[in-house]
Amino acid sequence: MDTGGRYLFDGSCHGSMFVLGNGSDSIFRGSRSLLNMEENPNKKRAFFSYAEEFMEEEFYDEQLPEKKRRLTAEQVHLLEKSFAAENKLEPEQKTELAKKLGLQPRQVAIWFQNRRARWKTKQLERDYDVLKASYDSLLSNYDTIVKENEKIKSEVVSLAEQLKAKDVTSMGVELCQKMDQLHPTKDVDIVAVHLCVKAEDYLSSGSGGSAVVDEDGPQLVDSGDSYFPNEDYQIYMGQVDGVQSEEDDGSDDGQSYFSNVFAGAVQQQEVTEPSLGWWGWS
DNA sequence: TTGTGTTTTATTGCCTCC
DNA sequence: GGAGGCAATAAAACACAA
Repeated sequence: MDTGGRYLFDGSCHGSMFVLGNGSDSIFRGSRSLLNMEENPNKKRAFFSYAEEFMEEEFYDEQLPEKKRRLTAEQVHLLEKSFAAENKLEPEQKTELAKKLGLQPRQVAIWFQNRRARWKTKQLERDYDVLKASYDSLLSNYDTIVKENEKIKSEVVSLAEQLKAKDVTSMGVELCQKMDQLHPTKDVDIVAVHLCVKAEDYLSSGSGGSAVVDEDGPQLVDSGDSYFPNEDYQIYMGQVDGVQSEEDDGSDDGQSYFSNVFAGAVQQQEVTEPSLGWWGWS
C-alpha cells in the first residue's frame, strides 16, 4: 500500500468522494438527479465545479455522501490546454492549476496521468497505422516485382525455345564460311576458330542466362538463380555431334573443320592456342 | 427502460529517481 | 525513504440500441 499522502480522499478533506462499495448505477440515479439535474441539465457536473464552491464547506456538506463526478467542459478545456503545452506538470504548476480549477492537486495529477495514458494508446494506434501503411506499400511493391519476375522468366523460356528451334551448328558453319570467303588465310581462320570456341564456352558456362529446356519442351529447373545449367550445353553439343557424324560419312566435306574444332574444344577445355595440326586443316 | 459497450475518474502496486 | 510515474484495474458516468 502506497502511503505518504498521495491519495486524494484520505478523510482529511471535506471534498472526499465517498464511493460506496456496492453501489450500482441504478441505485444512484435517483440521488444524482436530485442533487444535480436541477442545476445541471447537461447531466455533467464537476466534482468541484468552481473554485468558490471548493472553498465553501457547506457545498460538501450538502453533497455528502457523494459519488465521483466528471469534470466540467471548462475544466477539461483548461486541462487539455495545459497538457498541450506540457504533458507533465511541475509541482508548482500542478498546485496553481488545481487552484484555478477548484480541484485537488492530486486530481490534476491523476487527470494528467490518465491523459498521458490515453495519449500513449492513441500514439500506439497511429504508429500501427503508419507501420501498416508502410507494410502494405512494401507488399504491393513486392507483388509487382514477383509478377515482373514471372514475366521475365516466361520470356526467357520462350526465347530458349526459339533458340532451340534454330540450328545453331549451321549458323556457326555459315559464319565460318563467311570468314573463309572474306579472309582466306590461316591466321584469320585461327581467329574464327577462337571465336567459335569462345561462343561455345559462352553457351556452356551459362553466362548469358537462360531457361533450361529439355527434349520435351521448356522447363524451369530451379527457382531462378540460374537458367543455364548443363542440360542446355548438351542440347547444343548434341547438335554439333550430329554434324560431326554427317562429316564422318563424307556427306559434307566443306564444313568438317568447324565440327572438329567444336568437338575438340569440348574435349580439351584447356586449349588456348589452337595449332594447325590440331584442327586438321591446312 | 434496460442491457451493454465505452469513456472517465480514481485506486493499487510496483518501480525509479533523488 | 518519500515523491511521483506507469500499468493494470475498478467503478462510476455516459451513450446508445433494442
